[in-house]
Amino acid sequence: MKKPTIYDVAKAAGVSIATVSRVLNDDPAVKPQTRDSVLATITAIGYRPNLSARSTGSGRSRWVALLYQNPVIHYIHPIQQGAVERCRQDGHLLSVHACQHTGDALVDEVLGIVDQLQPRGLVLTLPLSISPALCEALRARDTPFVRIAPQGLDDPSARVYFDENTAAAAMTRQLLAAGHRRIGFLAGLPEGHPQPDERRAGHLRALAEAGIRPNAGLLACGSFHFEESIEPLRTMLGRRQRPTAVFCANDDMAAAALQVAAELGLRVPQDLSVAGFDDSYVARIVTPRLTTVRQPLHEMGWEAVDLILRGQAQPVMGQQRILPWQMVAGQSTADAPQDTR
Amino acid sequence: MKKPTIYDVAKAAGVSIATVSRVLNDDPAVKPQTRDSVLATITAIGYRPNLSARSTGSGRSRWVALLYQNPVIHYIHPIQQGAVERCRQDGHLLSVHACQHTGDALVDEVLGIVDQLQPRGLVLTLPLSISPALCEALRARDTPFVRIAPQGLDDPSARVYFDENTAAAAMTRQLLAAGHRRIGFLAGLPEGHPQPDERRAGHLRALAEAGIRPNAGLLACGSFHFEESIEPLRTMLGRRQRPTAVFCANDDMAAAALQVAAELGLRVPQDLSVAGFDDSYVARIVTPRLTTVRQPLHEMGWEAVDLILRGQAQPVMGQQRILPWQMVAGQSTADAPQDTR
DNA sequence: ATGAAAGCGCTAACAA
DNA sequence: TTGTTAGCGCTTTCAT
Repeated sequence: MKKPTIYDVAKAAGVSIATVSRVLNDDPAVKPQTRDSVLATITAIGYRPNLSARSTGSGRSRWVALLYQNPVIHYIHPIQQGAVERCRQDGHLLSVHACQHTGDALVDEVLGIVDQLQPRGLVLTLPLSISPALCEALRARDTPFVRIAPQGLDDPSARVYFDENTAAAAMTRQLLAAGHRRIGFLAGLPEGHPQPDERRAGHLRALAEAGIRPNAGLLACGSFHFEESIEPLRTMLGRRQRPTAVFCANDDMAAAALQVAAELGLRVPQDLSVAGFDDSYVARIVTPRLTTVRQPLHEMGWEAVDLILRGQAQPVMGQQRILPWQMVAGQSTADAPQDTR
Repeated sequence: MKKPTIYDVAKAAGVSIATVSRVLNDDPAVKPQTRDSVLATITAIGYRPNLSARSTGSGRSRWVALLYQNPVIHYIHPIQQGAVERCRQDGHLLSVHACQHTGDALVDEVLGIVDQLQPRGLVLTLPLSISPALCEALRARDTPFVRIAPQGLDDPSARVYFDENTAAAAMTRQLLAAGHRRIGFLAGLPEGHPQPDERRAGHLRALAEAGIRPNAGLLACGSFHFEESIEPLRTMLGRRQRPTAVFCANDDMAAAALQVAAELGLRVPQDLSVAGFDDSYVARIVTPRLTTVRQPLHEMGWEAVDLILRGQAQPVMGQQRILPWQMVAGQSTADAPQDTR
């Protein structure tokens, strides 16, 4: 038998298709009795409205698009999970897009998604979320979007983030309190990146508070990726005056630090403390478990979609939501070795 | 200005909307000149066809749905990535669904997705892909689907998989060749699970070939999850006659073995060899890197969508694709300690 | 509170 | 090779 349509429901319930449509859309104007009767026949004949038809008919879709690029899997997946869950609450669906291009081609790619899909809104994850050109283009199209991003771009678009600067400073202060004085920092963004690096800034701020001048040999960049962090860490940890602690701007890079430490015969945390950032899955499965900062990724995905579905992600007047972070104690950090104090 | 429609293109190009539609759908019946002219005006006015309208108009959508449940992130993400990429090649979009229910409710949930979205096909990942009830229901609906699953279910639906049994046997043989005789095995599926556990079967087969009887104390289950593996591993590795090697049915559980080994003061691989399975991201970022078996997850996602888009995923006559696997050498395995041989 | 009917943007016979 | 026109399944005025 064919899939039932709204006509089948109407006929079976003895009402017009308009009434069925009203029930489907929770129109308060329908009499409770009618509603119940329609609802009953809907389940009875197993009717389920066709999404595409609803979209074309109403001019607005029930899609939310999640965009990412070159993803660090532990970053993107929890966000996606939170987004899917929030979508479901409102009967929306999530469409995921792995963007490939950069620059103008990226803008074009994203606008293509917008025009074809006509989603209720877009969730932009890093690094897409800090692209001024992209945000500009979406604003010009008047498309709702939420940026999951720490930096401001000083614009009125909706944003979900947490205070990375303060969180990073807290971690560095904790290492300082444990007696560490030579603390290496492995940044995610390369120095001179157009966007400010809040994690790095927080770290440096805490150092400055303690009266410690940054040492160029103790700063490196791993681009947030495990593999790319190996070499910079070999260099940093191989120095004669090596740091007694390394603070990595995400957990994947901290995992790399554990590997390099083992390679160099350094025990963690006795000889070297390693701190991560994000409290991703990685932090829990490496040995020793990482001391890190919990970034609420799942909630961020949830909140981002929430903003969209509540209509609070208008590009010219977007709301901002700031979420809490939290220190997570692992076994990868300890007091600095006595002789280095 | 409003988003241009097919009418705007037709008017600007001086043709009918039917012709524009034909160009959009690569109808070979259009004269090359006309096609070019239409294409030119399409880019000129920045027209992009509305997906929903195309779906309602044609009765078939341009969606592929990826279903998962309680996902092991490193398993699901590469599959999703491969699926997204294959979708894009044919102008399709991927919709992801985190299923929540089980039993009848699950079937209902999935049929809801099918009816609403009307996707070209579904990609079912583990553990959904081994649910007879679900496959049965989809077959009844005549919905194309591809199962990413090792087991046969002895049915005619499309499937993408690799030979887990042989791969697992190869890993065990390799451990045997290194002199190990007491080899622990941490299974993903609990004993007595309705579906056959190919990895476990392969391991036992290799043991039998070597004339070794399975030892109940050396078999445990971690349900493919890191956390759930900790306790069973503590028990297994804490025995007086502990194994000299553990083979875990996925990398996440092998990471747990590394943690438990450290906890018990066992050096890996000197005191204990640890082998994983999947060659997921986890295998590369733990210390030491895992010896494991490469499961081509990305390709599996790609192939699954390929089957759908080529129309080779009909539930009553689905094609099967078997992909190659490969041993991956890490630093987590070594020869058995001399005194145990 | 409900129904009739005109869209929504596109596809697909059927003609020409 | 192209245009005309009737759908697709739903939403949404506008009446009643």
